[in-house]
Amino acid sequence: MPNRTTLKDVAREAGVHISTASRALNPSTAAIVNPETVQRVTDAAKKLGYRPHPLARGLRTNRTMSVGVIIPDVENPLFGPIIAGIESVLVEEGYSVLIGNADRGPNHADSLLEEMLERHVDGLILATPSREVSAAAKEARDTVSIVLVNRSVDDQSIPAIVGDDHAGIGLAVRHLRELGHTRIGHVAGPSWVSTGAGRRQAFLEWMSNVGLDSSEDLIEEAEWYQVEPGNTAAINLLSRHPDLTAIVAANDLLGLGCYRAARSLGKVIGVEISITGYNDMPLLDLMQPPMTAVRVPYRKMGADAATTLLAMISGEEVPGGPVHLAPTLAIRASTAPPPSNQH
Amino acid sequence: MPNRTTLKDVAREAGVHISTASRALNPSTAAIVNPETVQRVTDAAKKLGYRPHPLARGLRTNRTMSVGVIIPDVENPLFGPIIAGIESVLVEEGYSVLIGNADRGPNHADSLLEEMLERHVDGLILATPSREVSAAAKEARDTVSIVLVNRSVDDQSIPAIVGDDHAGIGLAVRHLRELGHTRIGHVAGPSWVSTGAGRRQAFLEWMSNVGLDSSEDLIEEAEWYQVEPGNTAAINLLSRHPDLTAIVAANDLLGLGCYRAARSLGKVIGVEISITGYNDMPLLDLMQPPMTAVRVPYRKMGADAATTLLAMISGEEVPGGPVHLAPTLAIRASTAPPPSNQH
DNA sequence: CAACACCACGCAATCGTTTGTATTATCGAA
DNA sequence: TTCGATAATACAAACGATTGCGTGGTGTTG
Repeated sequence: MPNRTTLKDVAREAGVHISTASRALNPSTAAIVNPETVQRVTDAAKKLGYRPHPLARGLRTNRTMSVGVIIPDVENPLFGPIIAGIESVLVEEGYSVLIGNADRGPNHADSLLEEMLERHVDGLILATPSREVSAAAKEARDTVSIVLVNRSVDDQSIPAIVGDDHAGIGLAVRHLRELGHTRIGHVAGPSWVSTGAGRRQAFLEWMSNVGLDSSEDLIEEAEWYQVEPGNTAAINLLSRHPDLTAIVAANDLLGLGCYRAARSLGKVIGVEISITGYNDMPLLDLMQPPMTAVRVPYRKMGADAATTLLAMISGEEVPGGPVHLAPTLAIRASTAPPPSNQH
Repeated sequence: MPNRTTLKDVAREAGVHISTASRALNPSTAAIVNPETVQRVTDAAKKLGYRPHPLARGLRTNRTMSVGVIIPDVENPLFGPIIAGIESVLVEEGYSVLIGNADRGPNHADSLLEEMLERHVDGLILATPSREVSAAAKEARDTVSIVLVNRSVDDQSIPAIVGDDHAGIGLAVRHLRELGHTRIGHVAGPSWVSTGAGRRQAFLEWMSNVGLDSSEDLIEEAEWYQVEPGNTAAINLLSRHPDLTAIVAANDLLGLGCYRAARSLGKVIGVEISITGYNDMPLLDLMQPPMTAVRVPYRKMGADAATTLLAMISGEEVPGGPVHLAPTLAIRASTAPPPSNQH
């Protein structure tokens, strides 16, 4: 079994007191003790296969070397890369990742947060979607470091790592504009979700930026980020504006809903109508036709959140508010120049 | 900040010694102490908002109320439901879930395992793919309880929760047989992965079960569970047997590879050739055509793994070896009766 | 040669629990 | 009344590490 050898054993083996052994093994205090003894202790530790007991250490130092990560829905493939990014940097620094899946209602996230605080995590990374920070999180903030990922919060005091939705929508709109589209619509996400509201706003701004008509009328809001709501929203939009040659969807699934709507209206995607997605989730390149989509660097997003969290934990002053990560555009077959002959 | 009130505070508030407070709060020892004092202590604890310090408790009891979960690739959407299932039952019992992502080579899983052992997790759930149990895991086995999920191991001594691949392949083969197919091929996964070998074997058995030619020649092994290897394997298979009317893929991604191969050969999927996937990953129903696939109950798989792990932790005798979960078949448009006119 | 600085190390308290054992009080029975 | 049993609680030692402080020894300096 592991970890049966304690610091006391190492001390005995090296012929020193347990406290000297502790200091010798701890890099920050090793300078106090004679280099020769440090060597002896280190050798003894290696020989006995000593590993410090994290609980005992944590009890004394009030640090558990663990951080909690709360995800709104682990089954959503979007969060895989985020988790991977977080995990990769934290494990490297010796931290463990506690995961919480807040898929049982809005207050579930708070109870998970409470439990993680009880466990004395050294930090928290929250990916829960709501735009306002909960009371529990507020209370937690003066206890542990908190970083948000993939969502910002109206209260700009908490550091957040988010995708740059404004730039992302810009990539899509400019791409379509450069292809020659002039009549572009937007299927928006629900406006109570931060991404829904933000991308909608960005769409309007970019439309006028590229010199096109920027009207609320070109936007139809889907009830939820799913295929079917996207479908109905797109049908509404296209019945209002049958002359649209392109749709910017606020989300990949909404984009797939647009696919369905276009098909049901007899339009050939990537020829008669262009559609862009957002997020570039896995398998999107395997759709028919493969979907052009704004790609958000989710893995990097997780990794950056973890590194800023580590900075906060080690006492550095970290500016609050969102940090925007630049998206890219994965251009595929769902976008093409508009039909040349306009009737 | 939370948890600032310690047991000592509660004891003082209730006017008893700290040890009596401890016993009063602990259900298994509460019988020893006067019911009236139990009440007093409980009230005091509630009033002060007392929460036991998990580290101190764990240090004394050698239980951390945490379990480690090692996943081969968190970014694979397959593992989302498994994690969700695990988390849902463990959190309910007061356990925390430590997640490890073993995406940096084969020995990475072992180092994660080591670290989790150092953290004194009470149990481990492993989803790493290899068919043999590593030395590290073997050594770990007499320290903590271990359950495997989504993979079995040649050494049948460790409990494992897996999908019933034999039944699943049976669903696919019988479905195709009932549609009228007689010339069915198999694109297999790598044989060093347990699922690859198992599904391949199951395919052969079911082929003869339904009275069809069961030959190794009808199988082509893909190098890895990805689209492109599936594509090349399918091309090889179809060039060897141009008369095949159906392919059973060992995996959804391999199935999508078959899609690609069929298209490049000019065959219409769901008409001239039928293709089945395996796993039924998200978005598979949105492919063109939507793919018929064997659906594995991954969330239940995770939940069952967690419950058997809890049983082992609480000292129950759990039989080793795999427990098979029954799959279902999601029938979609990629399968249809074979072309009636055979030339 | 004395005084002092300082380096290396040991001592012991501490983190917050749990738990074996000792102590006190209470009661019934002889 | 006295003794033993029993119940209820207090005492104290762990669990394994960290860390302020005290102390012995060595070297330097006036």
